[in-house]
Amino acid sequence: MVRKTKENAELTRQNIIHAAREVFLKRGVSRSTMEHIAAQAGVTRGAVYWHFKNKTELFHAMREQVLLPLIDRMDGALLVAGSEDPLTCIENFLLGTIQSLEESLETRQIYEIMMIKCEYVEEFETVLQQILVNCSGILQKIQLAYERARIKGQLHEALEPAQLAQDTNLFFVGLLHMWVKDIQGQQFRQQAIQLIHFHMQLRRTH
Amino acid sequence: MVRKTKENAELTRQNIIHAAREVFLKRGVSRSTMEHIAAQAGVTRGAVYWHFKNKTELFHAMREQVLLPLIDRMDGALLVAGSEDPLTCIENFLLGTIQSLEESLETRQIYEIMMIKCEYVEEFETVLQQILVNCSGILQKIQLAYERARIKGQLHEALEPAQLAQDTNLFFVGLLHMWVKDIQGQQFRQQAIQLIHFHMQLRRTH
DNA sequence: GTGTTTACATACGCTGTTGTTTGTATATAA
DNA sequence: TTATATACAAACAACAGCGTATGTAAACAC
Repeated sequence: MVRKTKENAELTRQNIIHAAREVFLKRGVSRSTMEHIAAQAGVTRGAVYWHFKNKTELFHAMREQVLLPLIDRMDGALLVAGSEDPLTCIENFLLGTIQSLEESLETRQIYEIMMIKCEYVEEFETVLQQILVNCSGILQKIQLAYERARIKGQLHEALEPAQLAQDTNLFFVGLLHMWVKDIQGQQFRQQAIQLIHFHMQLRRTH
Repeated sequence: MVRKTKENAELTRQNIIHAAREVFLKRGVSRSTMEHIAAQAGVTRGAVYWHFKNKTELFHAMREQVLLPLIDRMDGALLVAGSEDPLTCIENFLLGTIQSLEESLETRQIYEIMMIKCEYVEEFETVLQQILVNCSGILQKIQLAYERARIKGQLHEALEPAQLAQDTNLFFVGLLHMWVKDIQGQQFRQQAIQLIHFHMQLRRTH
């Protein structure tokens, strides 16, 4: 069984990406070898090198497959569109991110790999830059939402949208990190939704 | 020049630890070889293997040297002792951590290594556990401070100390991560103090 | 149906890295 | 003063992992 049809080839390509995710998660990115990944995918290194130039390219393929759609989701519906209640908009955005982590094993694994199973040096420094850019994009959109909220009088009087956005952004970064790192204990994972609600409630006029 | 006196030996031991920090920072932990570290320290691998069993042990030595004193500082003065204003106590604790990052190159470098230049797999998973334990210790102390603040009437009425502490803790985690990751831009680093003040101001009765 | 390309498996050579072993000059203890 | 332990340097053996080259059978184009 050697030459496969195009669809079959695409299937093994996907298998290799999935295998890479599993292996990266288990052994960390730099300790994962092409042999490990190939074995996990049930192929030989030949197949892996046919589809991907090297481990770095495979890493990027893995990352983009799940993360790019996720970023689109962030940018789209929840923040920009909301003509309704802007604060609820932000809250839904935060909840939605947690929800997508809870729903999708793949997303969870990739977040874990990106956060605690990857060293951001040399070729991977660009990835870190991308993360930062994405992060400041989120920050700006949160700020816009807070500005709309202020106009609508939903905020405590003298609170600056810029500062609020920064505070929420840091809360968000911290939440994601703790959520991912809290693997066995699962204390944070259960509380996450509560914490988001409390964080937003701090900002609301009552 | 072979056999050194005891003091000289201790000196080369320290040199090796410092060298390891530099190399870890530049190449990431797993891509750093004993040869790299030895060269950076101006010795041969023989010396490194004399002082440390392997790279893992060297990593722990590096980490403990700067981080353990820092943890002591956290646990001590700022949170427990404060019989004065508990909220200012928390604020000072947050400010103090940022300050120790700004003051000490070594601390900065180790934080960067721990956050984005290290893969927490196999032998290193225990390190992650330690970080989490330390983190929940901080959380508890923040909560105690908030409880004291509530008794003194410093807080907005119905705010639960437990929730406030979680929110501040996540803010803190996020702040540290962004501070460390924001290497060139330095947007966050300049704002950090402001952001801490704003975060605490959100909680204060006015 | 034949030629060419595809999608891999297999085999090879090379380099990098590790842990250990051996050598050695000197500090230190007796 | 001599013996021994120390603090390394230098050499060695072994393997792991990478990239590439080669083989090959089946898919696809014509």
